[in-house]
Amino acid sequence: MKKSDRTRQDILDATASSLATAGYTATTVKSIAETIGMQDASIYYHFSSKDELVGEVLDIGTARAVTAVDQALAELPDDHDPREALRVAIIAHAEAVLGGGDYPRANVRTFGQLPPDLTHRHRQGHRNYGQIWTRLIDDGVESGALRGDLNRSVARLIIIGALCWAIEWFDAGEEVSAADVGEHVFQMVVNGLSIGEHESPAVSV
Amino acid sequence: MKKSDRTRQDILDATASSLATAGYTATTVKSIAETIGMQDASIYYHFSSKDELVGEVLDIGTARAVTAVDQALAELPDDHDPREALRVAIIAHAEAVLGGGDYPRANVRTFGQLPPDLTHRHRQGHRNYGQIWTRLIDDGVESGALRGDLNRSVARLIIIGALCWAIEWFDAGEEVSAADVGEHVFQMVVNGLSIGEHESPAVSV
DNA sequence: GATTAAATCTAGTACACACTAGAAAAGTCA
DNA sequence: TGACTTTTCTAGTGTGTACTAGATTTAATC
Repeated sequence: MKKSDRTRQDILDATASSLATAGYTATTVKSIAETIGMQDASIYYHFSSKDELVGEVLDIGTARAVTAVDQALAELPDDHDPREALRVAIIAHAEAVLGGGDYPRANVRTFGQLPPDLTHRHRQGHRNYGQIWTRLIDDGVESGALRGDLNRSVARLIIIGALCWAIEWFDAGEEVSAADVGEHVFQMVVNGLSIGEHESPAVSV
Repeated sequence: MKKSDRTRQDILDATASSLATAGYTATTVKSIAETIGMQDASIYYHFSSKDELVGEVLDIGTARAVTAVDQALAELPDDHDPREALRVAIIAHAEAVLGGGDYPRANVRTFGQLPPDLTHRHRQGHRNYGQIWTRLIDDGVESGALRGDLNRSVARLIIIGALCWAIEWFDAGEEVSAADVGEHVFQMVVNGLSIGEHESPAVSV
């Protein structure tokens, strides 16, 4: 029973890595098997189909991203500024998707490439994740810290979109870190690029 | 010779439409042929390979997006505010990619799904497109209208990313228009969500 | 209307893919 | 060691894909 669990984990890891870098189509059962030194048919002893395997990887990715953001928010003091909550969440998301492991990256990377069944399966997970952000924005607007003249749903999708798209250009080897990207997104969407009364421009890359 | 040109155009249109909605993998030569009532083999009289066909569609998409933004900028008065230039460019991009035809949408939709050859082929086109935005941001910073404490390259990629990701959630049938999305992106990344001295919140969706 | 050229079709090839069946090997424990 | 279970392998199937070769039809030209 131990052997099986370890192999299963190896398969999941190899799949997550391949999905994160090569995408859904280029991630073949054969290539996964080769990565861990097995025959492709052996995969089917542990998973009944490619899509069941991929689905499990994506579930893990969603769960890790949610956990990362939740945990970052939980560490805030009780009387925190709503803007600070948004900042912490944005940076946590950036670190999870850009700097974190393969699982959250696989999730974002394969978005829009999945077959209908898998797309539908994960729509609920994404909705739950979206609600975290909806709440953050609502809190900000209702406390008077954020503007209320913009469509909150659109604002939320723009923030998440800016972060998700970053995996297309982010290069972990460069001098800009995942947290830097998050800080930039926060500075832009909350404080704005326009010259104004910005207290402390925290980033200097 | 006329017949060939028309058929060729039909093939390109059908390919752009399929790429924009179904992505690269689901866009098969057979499905393209069926859309225009031909046999799949007949496609090869007009194009030597699937990827040459797809490449041409993506070239057209890039060209149209560039033209849309260039044209919008050209219509600005000579003494325009750099922020206004950014606003006009963002909205033009949003309308081209979200509300425009299938070609620019195909370009964004298939980003990250393409085989290496095609990815490399279009990297140059994207670089050229990026330079438009680099110049807009540089103008803003150097004229003192925009903050200079952020990494300009990262800022540019965040703006483009927010816009590109919008095709994943934007629904033309809803009440939020493509221009509305552009206006939201502008309001957020330039003026910021934070409560401040915002002259005229232009959007009310 | 005959001749040539352009355009499309029919019928196939080769290959990669997900997946299956049953044999073989590896591991477990008396 | 021997009986049993778990895990992996060998050897395939069927399907969908891009693409090719050559016949056939459609259109243009004299």
